[in-house]
Amino acid sequence: MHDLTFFRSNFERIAERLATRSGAIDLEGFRDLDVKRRAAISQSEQLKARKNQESVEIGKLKREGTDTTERQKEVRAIAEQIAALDEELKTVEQQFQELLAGIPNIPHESVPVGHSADDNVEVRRSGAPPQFDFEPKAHWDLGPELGILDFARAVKITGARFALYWGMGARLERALVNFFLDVHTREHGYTEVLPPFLVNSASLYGTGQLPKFAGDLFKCEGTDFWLIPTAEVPVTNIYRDETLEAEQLPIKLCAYTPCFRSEAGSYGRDVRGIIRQHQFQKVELVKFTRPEQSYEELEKLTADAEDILQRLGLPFRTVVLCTGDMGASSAKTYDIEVWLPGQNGYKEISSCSNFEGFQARRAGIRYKTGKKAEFVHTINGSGLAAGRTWVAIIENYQQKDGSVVIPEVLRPYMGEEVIRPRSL
RNA sequence: GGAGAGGUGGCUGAGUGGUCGAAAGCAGCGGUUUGCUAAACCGUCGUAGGGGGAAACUUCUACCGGGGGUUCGAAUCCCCCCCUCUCCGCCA
Repeated sequence: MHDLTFFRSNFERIAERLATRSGAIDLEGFRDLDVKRRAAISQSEQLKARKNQESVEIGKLKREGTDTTERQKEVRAIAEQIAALDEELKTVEQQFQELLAGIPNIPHESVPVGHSADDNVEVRRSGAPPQFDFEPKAHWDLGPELGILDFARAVKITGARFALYWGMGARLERALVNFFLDVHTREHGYTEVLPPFLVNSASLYGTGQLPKFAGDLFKCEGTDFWLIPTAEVPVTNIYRDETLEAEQLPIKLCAYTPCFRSEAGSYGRDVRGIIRQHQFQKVELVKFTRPEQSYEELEKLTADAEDILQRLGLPFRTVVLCTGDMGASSAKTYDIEVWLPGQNGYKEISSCSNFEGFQARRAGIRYKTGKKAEFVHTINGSGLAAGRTWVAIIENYQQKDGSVVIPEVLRPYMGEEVIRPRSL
């Protein structure tokens, strides 16, 4: 959500910058609606002022004992006029809000201009893809062979795009989550929180999933409870409608949660394995910062996520998304992509974004400097997605005999050095 | 889930149909005086939106948990919902 006043007064410049994003942005429509809306407000408010004035008069006259029947009739007529006007205004206002909410964030000046993922720019690379002296398998084969991943029964229990982890597979997921949380809380300075996994629609509106992306979410029937698509939602909303002290910032939080995504539009991609599931687990990093420190904190947050992959010895690269590939709320995004032998390519495992004040304005998260309250900048990214890290370990550390070697740093969490095949 | 009580400005807390955007106190901010880690006194002090103005500012509208309704007029009356507290039930 943009600041209306700023948006109006910098219309041309913003329009130019937004044109570098994908999708048509109806800026002219915005301008027309803005004019229409203001005219409607003005008209309605003038009538309201008259009505209020009349009502006060009637009160006075009544106390003096004068008959006010006629004047009451007049005011009632005004009230009816107002009701009709407000009905129109409501429609205009709604259109206006939808349009305003639909306008994406302004890309930071350091973001490369481009149309699609092909125009993203690689900024670093770590490690090299492993060389196998055998044909490496994908996790959807390895998992069942190792007896740690069961697709058939997950389908029976729930349906497609859910997974059942067994034995060392389940433990590996848990080990990863604990490892992530330990590193971030003990070494990177994040405070762990454990938020609700169900949120109300106000929270989803605050972080921008609603109203536009309701179709990507699961909702509990007959309630206003939604399953979270990412911990970003409950964690960012911790401070919704609050004013923080400047000295508190930056606030650095991390949270483990399962995530639930309907993702109706994504069918056809990543259909095999557990790359794209309706439920997955991850540890999320969230920061609330002052505006002047947000880009530095974005770099640090991205490095904190990369650090996990380095410790696990997984090859990855980091790309900065171009203007055409960024999410609507983001001003700058780094994607961290891990190497997956099963796909013979890099696959996104974390997306680290600076939203600047875009989310904070929607969610009403401010901070105080002296007397004035300003909006904070919000930053978040996965640190990391447990499911995809699981896949990366199974695929990158697979051996010729079908076993998987556990990376050193995970052994204390696993109590084993190797996962060996067993039947389910 | 059942019974009861309650939700008012940053906080505490008055206010049961008109002069209430809302008393009072505290905190905050500006100042005076005194002066040593403070007190007293005076003033000021909500948010959002529309109009006017270069700006300081000014004017109007809305907001007393949320949404409807009654009325010329609602913080105050009616209905629905949400939340908090106490007791009971049920459970992890």
